[in-house]
Amino acid sequence: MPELPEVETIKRFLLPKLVGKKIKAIKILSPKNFIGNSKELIGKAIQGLERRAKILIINIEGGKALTVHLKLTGQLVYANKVKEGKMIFSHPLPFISDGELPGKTTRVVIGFIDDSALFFNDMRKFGWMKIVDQSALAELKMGVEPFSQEFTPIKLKQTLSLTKRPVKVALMDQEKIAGVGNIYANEALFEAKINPVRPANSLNNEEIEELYLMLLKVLKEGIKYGGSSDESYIKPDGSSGKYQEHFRVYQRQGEKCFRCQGKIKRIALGGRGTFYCPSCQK
DNA sequence: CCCGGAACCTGAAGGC
DNA sequence: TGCCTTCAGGTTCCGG
Repeated sequence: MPELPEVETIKRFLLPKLVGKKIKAIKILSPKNFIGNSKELIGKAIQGLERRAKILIINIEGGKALTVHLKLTGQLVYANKVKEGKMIFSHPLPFISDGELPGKTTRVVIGFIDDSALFFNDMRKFGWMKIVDQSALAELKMGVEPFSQEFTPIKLKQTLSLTKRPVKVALMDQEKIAGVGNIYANEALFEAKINPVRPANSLNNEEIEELYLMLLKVLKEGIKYGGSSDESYIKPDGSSGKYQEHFRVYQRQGEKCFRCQGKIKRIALGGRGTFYCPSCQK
C-alpha cells in the first residue's frame, strides 16, 4: 500500500527516534517475511535511515543495512518503553486487533536497549525485511527519484516516449520512475487533465510539462498530510495520515468531478483500479 | 524485448 | 447468520 509519500513519512518520523539506538533483540514471528540472519544485527547501532522508491533503508553499523518493503498492507509502528513486550493503543487501528502489539498481524519485532521497539505488521504477508550489504544498495534496480535533480520534464518525456502502454501504467513502472503507486498516479493524471489510458508516447510537450508539475505536487501534498490512511497504512506512532481527505479522483467512482461536475469513472488498467473523469481528462 | 495475467496472502464488504 | 464472490495502494514470475 504505502507509496513514496507514505514511506517518506515513516522515514522522517523514525529518523530522530532510531539513529544511534542499539538493537537488543529481533523476534521473528513470520520467517518468510524476514530474509537474512538477524543475529548479525544484535548489539549494533542504527546509523541512519534512507528511502529509495518505496523501500525504507535502515543503515546499521558494520556495513549492513536492513531494508523494508511494506507492499500492500505493511505497517511500521514504533513504541517507547514497551512494557513486558506489549504496547497498548487507546484507539482502534487498522489490522491491529484489540489495539495491542504484538498483534495477530505482527511479523517482526525489533527491540532496542532502551526498551523501545519497532513492530513490523503485515496482514497479507507480502512485505519483507531483508538484511543486505550497504555496498549492494546501489544496485537496486530503481528508476529516477521524483525529488532528485535528475528528474526533469525532459527526463519524463524520454521515459514516456519509450512505450505505448497506458500513461498510468508507465508512471507506476518502478524501474522507470521510483515510488509512484496507484493513488498518486491517479491523482497526478487528474490534476494534469490527462486520461490514464492514453498511450504514454502520445503526450505532447505541454502535457508532459503539466504531468511533471502535478506529479511533484501530489507527492508533496501526500508527504505534507502524512500519507493516505484509507486502508491499512498508519504512521509509526499509530496515528493516521490525512491525504485521503484530499483525494480528487481516487475511489470517487460515481461521484461528481470537482473540476467539471462530470461523473468519475472506475476502470481496470494493468489489473489495478483506475479512476478518472472522462469529461475533463483528455 | 514487451506485455498481460496469475500468483503471492489475508481479511473486509457486499450479495444472496 | 452464513456462505460465496470480489476486491485491496505492490512486485515478481511465467507464458505468449
